[in-house]
Amino acid sequence: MTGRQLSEKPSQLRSPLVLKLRTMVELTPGDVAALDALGSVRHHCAGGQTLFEADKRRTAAVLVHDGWAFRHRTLSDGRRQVIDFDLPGDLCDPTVFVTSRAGFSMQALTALSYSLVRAEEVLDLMTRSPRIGAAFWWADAHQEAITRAHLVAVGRMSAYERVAYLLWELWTRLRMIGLADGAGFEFPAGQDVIADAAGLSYVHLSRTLRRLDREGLLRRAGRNWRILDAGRLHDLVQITDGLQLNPLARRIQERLSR
Amino acid sequence: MTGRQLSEKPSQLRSPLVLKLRTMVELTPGDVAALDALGSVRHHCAGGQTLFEADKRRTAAVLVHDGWAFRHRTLSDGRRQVIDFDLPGDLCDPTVFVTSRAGFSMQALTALSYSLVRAEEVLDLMTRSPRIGAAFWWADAHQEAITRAHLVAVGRMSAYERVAYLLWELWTRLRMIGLADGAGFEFPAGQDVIADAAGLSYVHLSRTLRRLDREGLLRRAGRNWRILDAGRLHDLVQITDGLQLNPLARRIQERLSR
DNA sequence: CGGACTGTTGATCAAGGTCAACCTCTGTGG
DNA sequence: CCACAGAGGTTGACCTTGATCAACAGTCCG
Repeated sequence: MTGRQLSEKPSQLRSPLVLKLRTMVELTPGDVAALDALGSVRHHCAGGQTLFEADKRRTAAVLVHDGWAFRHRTLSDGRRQVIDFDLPGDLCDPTVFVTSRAGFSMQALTALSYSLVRAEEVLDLMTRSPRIGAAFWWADAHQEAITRAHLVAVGRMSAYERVAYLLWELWTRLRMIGLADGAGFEFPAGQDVIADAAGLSYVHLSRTLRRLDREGLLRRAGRNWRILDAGRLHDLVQITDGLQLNPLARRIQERLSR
Repeated sequence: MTGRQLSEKPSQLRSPLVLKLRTMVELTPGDVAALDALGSVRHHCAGGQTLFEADKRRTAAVLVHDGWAFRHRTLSDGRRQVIDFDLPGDLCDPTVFVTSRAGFSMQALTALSYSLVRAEEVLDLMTRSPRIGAAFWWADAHQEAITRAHLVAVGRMSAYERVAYLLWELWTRLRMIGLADGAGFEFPAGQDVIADAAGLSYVHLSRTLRRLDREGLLRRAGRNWRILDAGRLHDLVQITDGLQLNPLARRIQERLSR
């Protein structure tokens, strides 16, 4: 599971989007070329930069190539909920193709390399290849599953479980794109951002992290996080299924190829 | 905004799904016929019935024609988070078309009339008409926006604001499908279910509702809820944008019709 | 009239928030 | 090389929100 796709063709540089979509649907060379074209114009920005803001009109989605970003919603009095973190290969947010305004803001966490993808480009692709259409829909569904699990964690789990859940989620997603191994991962967010993702104050987040450390589940050193006891962490987290990538059934793939 | 589509063709019975998708994309008679066919076989079940369970394999989504349902995730010790309520016209959950297991359970709240829609049917439709594909994607995006807003409410709002948000959301959605007017709506859920949606205990939910009543925002009598002060309620809620239906831009619709 | 179900209220308790001090780093300029 | 500043993280003391436990009230049945 860990970075299998990366080692598949080590000599050939593939965009993280292709790597990701390929985990669920067989892509033809033509599909791959079309997807590569989506990311041909690369933009860069510094960490902390805002990529777009909630309620503003938008016509393009952001395709992340390299670096971290996060999406959040901030209330008028400053309370902020981080909706999720965006990793290389994530298309944020595809819903721009079907709605005209963002429901949230997006901000770079680290220096970022990204492309802007216009709605027309993706809808043209969909028209030409329903297989690519399904792949995008699938990516969107995966995103939705993550948000749903996040809602359950924030709504019904204790601070301890919730933080464990959040880190488990990131670890799993990073392993899927080959950016983490079984030992741990790099996570370049400050505790204020993590707290806003968990729906906690940063003070209580700090205490919770110390407790996870004290009890031997995970350890943080700077931006490096290591998983000390994956088994107990998994038990704590409970909902891990929504994070799995399920390839499209062959039956359906064949139908889409006709 | 209130039930405009319903009064448009009062003599002709249209499925709630068609009414809903039509608000965002111009549907041809052929599209409408194809969508009607999706709901041709009707099933019925009693309130309280479980329609499907989390982690179980599924190949069909549930299209609600009449009645209420809700989707939830229950942890091993019984803590339950209601993810959202399903109303007539909702396709729950379309992600079954792209993932093989449900990430949550679905349960009827009232007696329910519904159809089962297999993945193949919708993917065939998508292949034949990218316009219908976009419409489904859009419906999914709308669902996602609701879940995101729910996450913000549960993560960062007080109990008072959160309950106000939840009721505002339902009121808005019901008005969109012509099942509520400016005065209020029918909501057939007990306080235990509402509490699990808000991420509160039912005791605290009861207190919160009494306070909303005492302060003149809304009043409940049995299953009938009336909005007493929509303005103040709206101020309290803050995030209302994610709930709006944005029709697909004409530009994009034209491209999809070719 | 009794029982089940749903909602309300009061009393008490715990999880987590808030405020404030302090502690490391790390980078910077004298 | 040291002094200092600033950012990010940690800890303690105290307070608030909402959970828990328990009793009771209304309603809808039989």
